[in-house]
Amino acid sequence: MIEWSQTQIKAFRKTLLDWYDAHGRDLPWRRDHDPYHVWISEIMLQQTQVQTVIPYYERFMATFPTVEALAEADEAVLMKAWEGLGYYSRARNLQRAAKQLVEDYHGVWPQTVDGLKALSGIGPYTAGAIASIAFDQPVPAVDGNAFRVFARLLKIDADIAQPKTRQLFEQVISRIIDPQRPGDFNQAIMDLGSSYMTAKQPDSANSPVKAFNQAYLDGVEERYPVKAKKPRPVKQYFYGLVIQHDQQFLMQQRPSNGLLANFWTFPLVAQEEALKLSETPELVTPEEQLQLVEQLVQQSYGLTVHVVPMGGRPVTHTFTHRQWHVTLLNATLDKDADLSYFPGKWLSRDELAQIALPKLQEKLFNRIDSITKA
DNA sequence: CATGCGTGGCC
DNA sequence: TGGCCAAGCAT
Repeated sequence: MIEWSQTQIKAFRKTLLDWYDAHGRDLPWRRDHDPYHVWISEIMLQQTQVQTVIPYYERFMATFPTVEALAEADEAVLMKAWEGLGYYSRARNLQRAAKQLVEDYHGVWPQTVDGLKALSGIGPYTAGAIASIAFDQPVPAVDGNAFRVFARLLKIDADIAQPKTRQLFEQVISRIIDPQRPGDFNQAIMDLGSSYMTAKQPDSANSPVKAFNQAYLDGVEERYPVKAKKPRPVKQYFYGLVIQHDQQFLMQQRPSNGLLANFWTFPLVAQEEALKLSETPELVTPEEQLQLVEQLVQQSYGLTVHVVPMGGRPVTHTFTHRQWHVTLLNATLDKDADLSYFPGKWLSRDELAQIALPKLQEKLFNRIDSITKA
């Protein structure tokens, strides 16, 4: 890692901000510095690309124009507005924080990093972003861009996958950030990280700060940032039960915590759970597995079903850490069946269209439609 | 501190 | 295709 002199720091600030003034992106949330606008955009932008966020942001602001509107929103309406963005706890934390702001803060925003971090869903990065952009606090906002940009500029060898590395970057950037224009400085770094100093195929030769990019100047840019690799998603196999009656589907509501919390999907049976019912799981044939699925549904929910494969390849969906393979089964259920022990209910397509559904469920419906049509 | 948590895009 | 990345946070 190298260190800059005070002269170099001042030259870097001017070069960066001159470039930002001339070439910074015109984004919907940059029309003003309203903390509500900054906040919503920053939460949406977590682990999500700008191009994806723009239409969501526009619709969100039209639906929930103020903190008060968000605080009072129907949760189902809120989730529908977030549908497809992923990481749905972001939306739930958003409303939790809106209620905190209205009820505990009487609508007055905390303006410091520590004050902002007390709000649900606001961590060190988002607190720094709001504090600097909305309240002109000279604090860093260290996201993936800042990690990547400064790792290359200064040849910082610390592993950015390690949580403690954040402290190092915050200290380094705190000395470099322009105290006169901290919000613009932080946003300029992000624009730089998403244009010239990208993760893959950077274009540092044409970057406005190439003279400050020590990794590039030394011809070792591809070594930075240093980042430990993550384990690949674990494959998991499920049966998805398609149970229809009177133009309705029997849908299951997922638990209130964990993956796709509270979302509605077809009843899903983990293949592993079904195999546990056999004393010799390694010898179970595909036909016998279907019987085990029927047994498991009977044991778990007191429902008698008969299942038949719908055909086609399993529907696959990859999450950050899991890869699901869902085999659809056409299931028939006694229409007088007692659903008291089943965590779900009958829903029509119209009703399903009104609520937020995860992408996985959308894929499952698409598969059914393609089979039905064929 | 390590792990869990969605989705889309790119090569 | 699989692997990696994209304006992270809660627990």
